[in-house]
Amino acid sequence: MDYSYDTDLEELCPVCGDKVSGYHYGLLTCESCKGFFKRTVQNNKRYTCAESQDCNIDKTQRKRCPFCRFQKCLNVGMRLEAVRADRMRGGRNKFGPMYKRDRALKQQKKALIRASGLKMEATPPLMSSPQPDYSFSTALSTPAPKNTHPNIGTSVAPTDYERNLYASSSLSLSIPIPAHTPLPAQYPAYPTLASHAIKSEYPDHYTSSEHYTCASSPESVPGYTYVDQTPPGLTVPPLVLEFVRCEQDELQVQSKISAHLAHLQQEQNSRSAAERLSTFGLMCHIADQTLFSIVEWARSCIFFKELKVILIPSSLPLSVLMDCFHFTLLPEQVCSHTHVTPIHTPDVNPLKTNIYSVCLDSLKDEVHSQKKINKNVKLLENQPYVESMYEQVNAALLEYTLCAYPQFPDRFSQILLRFPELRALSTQAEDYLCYKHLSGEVPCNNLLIEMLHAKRTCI
DNA sequence: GTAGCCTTGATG
DNA sequence: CATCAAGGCTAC
Repeated sequence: MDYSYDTDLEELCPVCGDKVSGYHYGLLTCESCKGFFKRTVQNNKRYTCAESQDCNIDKTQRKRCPFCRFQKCLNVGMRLEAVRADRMRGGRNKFGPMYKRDRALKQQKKALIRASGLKMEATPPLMSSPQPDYSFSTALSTPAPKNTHPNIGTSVAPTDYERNLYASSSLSLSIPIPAHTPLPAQYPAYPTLASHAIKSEYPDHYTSSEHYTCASSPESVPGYTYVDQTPPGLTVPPLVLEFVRCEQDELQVQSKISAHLAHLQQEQNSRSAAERLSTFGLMCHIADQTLFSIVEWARSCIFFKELKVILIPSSLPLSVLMDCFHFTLLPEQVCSHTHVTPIHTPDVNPLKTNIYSVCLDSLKDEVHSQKKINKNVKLLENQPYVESMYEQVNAALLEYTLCAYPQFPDRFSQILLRFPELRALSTQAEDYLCYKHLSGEVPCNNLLIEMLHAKRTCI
């Protein structure tokens, strides 16, 4: 492993790539983008782009196009509401706890990687290497072909705008809904969302709404305990490190969830009463974003990179898992609107369980689905690879749980035991979605439905 | 207008 | 009292 973890972890401004000077307006940015964002919002500046509104923003070119720079600021998750209307100096705002949490997560990630870096020099990782050799190190050294766009089995694709705005927003609905039981017809979605929203610190120049929705209201994060230091003697399997590396930046994900909800709210407000989407329709939009997010994640995941075709139908349980994860981070007001109970698992590190569960389950499903699909479609070339990867992920999880939780020797099996429940949950969600689709309640061009259709025709 | 440095003040 | 993320100042 010749990764330079230090350089990988060194924070760069998500807008221009310059050196980060601290948390500013919602996330880690450089001093110049902080100043630029502040000037723009405070002075209500309006820019125009001389090109096609997709200028590259980097350290050397950031001055060229303020329009695209500001757009990028918003897209990466900088918060308008963190700019103060009264220009009051000093003090703290509502984002303080969010920054603290993000710092803790980053520190934990760093500690994990650093500790394993030291260990790996001394002891080579334990890896199964079946024939042919699809072991992790091989996968790492083989760059994925550029055209590994997932085959989503549908022509539905997000617009560039949507893709840019919500590329990694990961919010969907993990609803323990009894099959074929419709939600209450007039469940109030947005009016109450707005009532829970935090008040902007700045008057709204950029949206028509008076409030901003803060999906990640920092005060209401369920209590986890963070492990700031890696337990002594912990050997982190390289696979786990790779998953940690490809995890999306949590703060940015949260910011995008917030932006996505605000966007939906704005759209909803601008609709006439007749055109207004039902709660379920809104949920479908949010769920679509989760799917796109999963696709993005899969494309960056070492295993899926090697697969020419990614079976998105297998992402349904994945979606449920990701939602479980994200709803543990979301404030209660969002959960209450989606009939989801936040999951409180203070003894479980969400980062690790998320990584493991998602990877394992999706790979397991991949094996399962491919076995079925291979009856009809010739995808045999991937089969040994997928099975090998599945075994490796399993082995890594086992190794990790034994080292990280020696006091809970059955942790591995406990995690595996969760899968049937999750699968059952996703099946219920599928059935419910079908039912809603048949009763004409799913919005047009919904990716979830396209996916379900693809799944049911090929299996 | 930009961006580096300075001042401020709530928070723990 | 230290921290640090707000806004302010100012040379360029």
